This record gives sequence, C-alpha cells and structure tokens, in this order.
Amino acid sequence: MLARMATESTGRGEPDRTLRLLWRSHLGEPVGTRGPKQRSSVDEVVDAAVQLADDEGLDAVSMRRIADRLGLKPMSVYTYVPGKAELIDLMVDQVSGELPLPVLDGSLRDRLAGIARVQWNGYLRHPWLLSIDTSRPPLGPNVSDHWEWCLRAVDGLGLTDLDMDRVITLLLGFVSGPARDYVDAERLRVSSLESDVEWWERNAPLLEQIMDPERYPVSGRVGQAAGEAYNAPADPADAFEFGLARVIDGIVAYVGPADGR
Amino acid sequence: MLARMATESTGRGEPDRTLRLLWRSHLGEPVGTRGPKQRSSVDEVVDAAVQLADDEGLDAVSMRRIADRLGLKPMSVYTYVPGKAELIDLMVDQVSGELPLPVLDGSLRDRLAGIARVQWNGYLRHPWLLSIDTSRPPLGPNVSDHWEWCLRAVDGLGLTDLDMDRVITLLLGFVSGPARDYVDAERLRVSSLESDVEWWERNAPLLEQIMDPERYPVSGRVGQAAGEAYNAPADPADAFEFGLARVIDGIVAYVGPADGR
DNA sequence: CTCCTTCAACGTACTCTGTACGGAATTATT
DNA sequence: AATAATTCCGTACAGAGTACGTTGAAGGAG
Repeated sequence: MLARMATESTGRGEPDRTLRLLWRSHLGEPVGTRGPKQRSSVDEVVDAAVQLADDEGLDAVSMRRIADRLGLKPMSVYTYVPGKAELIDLMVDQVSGELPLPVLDGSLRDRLAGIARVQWNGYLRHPWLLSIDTSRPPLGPNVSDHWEWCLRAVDGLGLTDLDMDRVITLLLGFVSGPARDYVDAERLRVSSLESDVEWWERNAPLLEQIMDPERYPVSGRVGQAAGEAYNAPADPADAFEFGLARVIDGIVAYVGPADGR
Repeated sequence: MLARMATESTGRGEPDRTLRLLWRSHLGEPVGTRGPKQRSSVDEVVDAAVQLADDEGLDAVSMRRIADRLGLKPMSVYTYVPGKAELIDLMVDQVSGELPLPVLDGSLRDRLAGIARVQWNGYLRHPWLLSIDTSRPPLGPNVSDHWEWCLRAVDGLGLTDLDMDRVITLLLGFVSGPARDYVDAERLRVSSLESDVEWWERNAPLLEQIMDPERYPVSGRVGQAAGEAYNAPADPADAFEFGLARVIDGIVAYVGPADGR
C-alpha cells in the first residue's frame, strides 16, 4: 500500500519538526545539547533507509533493519527521526538531491524532454519513489531546487504563472506512468523464474477458452501485435518515448507559435 | 507500500488459479463438491474486501477484517482465495465491472475525453485503485471488457495496432496522476484537523527563513500565484482538465488530419 | 446403512511491522 | 556537586500475512 506522508506532525503550534529536519544542513546544529553524544546522525539514518529501499524495495525499510545497519537498537532510531512517515519525506528529498540539474538551453521541446528524462532516470535509480505518495512532496531543499529548475524551463514564454505550474505538473505526472510500468516489468523479469512466454504457454488453453474473439476482436488483434513486437505484453520504454512526444506536442501547441524565443 | 500483484501462482504447470477465479462466473461451479457446504462465497469475500477498501482504505483490508465481516475466522478466508495478492486482483476486476461503457460516438476528441472521464470517476469512487500496482492488470472479464471498449475508440483511424495500444496506454496513464493528487488532497482535507492555511501560518516564520527569494525566484512567484488561485498548493481537478486537453491535442495531432471520420 | 474420502473451518503459532512507555546512563549547565 | 536534559535501550502491544495440523461435516462407494 502507499506510504503515507508525514501529515500529522508532532507539535501543536510549534513549527513542523519535519521541516527543520529537511533543512537541517542549512539550519546548523542545535546548540547546547546536554545528554550523551549521538552515536549516529540523521544523515546516516536516511542513507541507510535509502540503501535498503534501493536494494530490497520500500517494504524492506523498517525501523528495525535501519537500526541493525547502524548498530543501534530499534527504538534509538526514533531519537533521530520522529517516525517512519517523516523518514520517508527525508528519503525523498535526499535522492532528489542526486538528480542532475543541467542548464537547460535549446528549444522548448528539448528542455521539456530533458526534464522528463531526468525524472525517468531518477525513477529507475530509485524505483521505490514510485511507491510513495508524492502528491504533496516534502518541502525540502533538494525537492525545492528541483522544482525551481523545472519551472525555469517554462519561464518567459508568456505563460501565466498558473499555466507554468500546470505544464510542469503534467509533464512530471506523465513520467511516473511508464516508469512504474518499467520497474514493475523489470522486477517481474528478475524475480520470476517464469518468463512471459512460459506463462502464456502454460495458460494458453484456459485463455483460449476464455478470450473468445467475438467478444474481444480489437483487443485480441492489438494484444497479438503488441506481443509479437515486444515479446511481452508491453514495452514501457517505448511507451515513455511515444507518450513524451505526444505530451510535448500538446504543450508546445498550447504555448503557441511563440515557441520560446 | 504498493501491493504486489499475484505474480507467483500456486501451481507448477497447472493453469493459474487466479485466472480461474477471475473468470469464475463464466466457468461455472465446480462439480462434485464433497465436504461441508461453504458458508460464504468468493463473491462475498471480494465484496467485503471492496467495501472495506472503499470505507477505510486499502490498509484496512486485512484477512482478519474480511473474515469478521463474513462471520468467519481469519484462516477460513483462505479457502476462498489463495492469498491477499490474488484477492486484490479480484477486487480490481470487480470494480472494473462498475465502470460504464457507453457507446462512444462523436469526435475523436470526445471519445478520448469520455474514456478519461470514466477512468477519473472510477478512481474517485475507489481511491484505493491508485494504491495498487496496475502495471499488469489482472486478465479478468471486466478489465478485458473495459480494455476492448477503450481500444474501439481508436480503431479505424489508420493507426497501427501498436499505436492504438500506445495511445490508450498514454491516456489512461495520464489520468492516474491528477486522480492520485485529487484523492490525496481529499483525504488530507477530511482527516487533518488543520487546513492548508493553518499549516502555512504556523510554519510561515520558518519557511520565510528557508525559502529565500534569491534561490527560488520562479517557484516562489508561481507558488504564490497557485496558492492565491486555489487556496491550496494545487488543484488536481484543474490539473486534470488542463492535462487532458494537452494530451488529447498531442494525440489528435499524431493521428493526423484524418481526424477519425 | 455404513464407511471412507474429501474439503471447509478453525485453533494455534510464528515472524514481522510501527511505536508507546519507562528506566538507565551520560553529558552540559547551574 | 547537584540538576536537568537527552540518548539509548528493554519491554510490550496491537496488528499484519499465513504455514500447519486438527476437527467435523457431507457426498460417493460398497
């Protein structure tokens, strides 16, 4: 199931602790720490969590396993991070910082495609990002930098501020679809002993009995064509390229003939 | 975290049990049942699960709670359904059967928009669909009917079979983005005691310290415009309408001047 | 009618999750 | 030196999915 964001914070009235954790490197260390030295750090906790998620998926990220990796006992992790929801916010902002933000020049088309490909690569590097509720992304420094970078690509085109927001939201939202399909297919290919072909052969008798051509004339035909072209029911990388071209066409048409300088 | 699909089936060599469960109404009752009568049914199990998911989200769907609703003990549920992953497949196909499949006439634009709106409404009715790995949807009767219905809307336009597949995949994939944002925002609005405005006011001092305008000139401006227009950081319904128009523009441009008879 | 096979239902148990709570140990401030 | 704060950890709880083995009911065979 989808992991929840850290919506309900600790405090009542005091600023969000998550926010302070997200911007921890800018806010400086808290002074006057009285108790024992911490034997680890927030960064180490987040790093361990990200590595776990990269290696074994988001399901593998548990407070106990993070503690193991750091040589701590489970409950000590809570001295670094208020809870798991907040930790996930920190993870998102952290890997957001890995995304390259090259200067975007060239045509509007190129700039939009560049943004989409950065996002695509990010999802491939950290597939667990797709298992996360990113509708309200954490307002951390890296996420914010990335957002600023995206918006600059559509600034000065004559779009209203609202339309700039809409365009980037559409573009980034689009990417997650094929990316999700891609990593799922990859997971399946690796984990399953059985290939798509074998599955199909095994279930062919039953499927033929079920999928009668009178009921499914079009999807039968299309499915067969896709199967022959991809040797699989779908090809997410292809879907990404196709969809990206269409989405960009739609955006460029909307921006109008003033194709961006 | 995302629920896994039922990828690893029970049998080795025998056809998928999930497949037989999905098509249970078409395959007829198994004959020669010897033991005690079942006191419930697969349909009742699936209905209970769907209702639970509708009422309290996918997290609330547990074998124990389903058993409770049916007056069974937890382990008895496993006599109807091999496991939770398979149950989720059954849930998806079941609610897929609720989607209206009206005859699609009118322009290509209208037909594509119609498909997208059906999908949109489906997500609003059953938000938990968005928490599910739908990359490889279950090959059940209702999902298959729906897929056939979608493809027919782009048949006979001169598109190759592969392109038909790509177009529908793009369109349906697009919808899930704003739909996810919409239901998340809705959930937040209901569950959280604190409104967006209150959150903002509470964190304003910290945010002002953090979000300096030199670093975020564009996103600062855009974010403010969005906030004033929506009274929220975003408006998913608006994003849906905007994105839908752009995506359809892109598709129609691709299909070419032969705008579909 | 009796017996045997078959299968639904269930009780128990195991591992795993997030985290509330309280105590012990350690450190900086008073 | 006393105090206050804070880290770390042990214990515990409620909940998850489901493996395993037993019990009892019902249909088919003799």
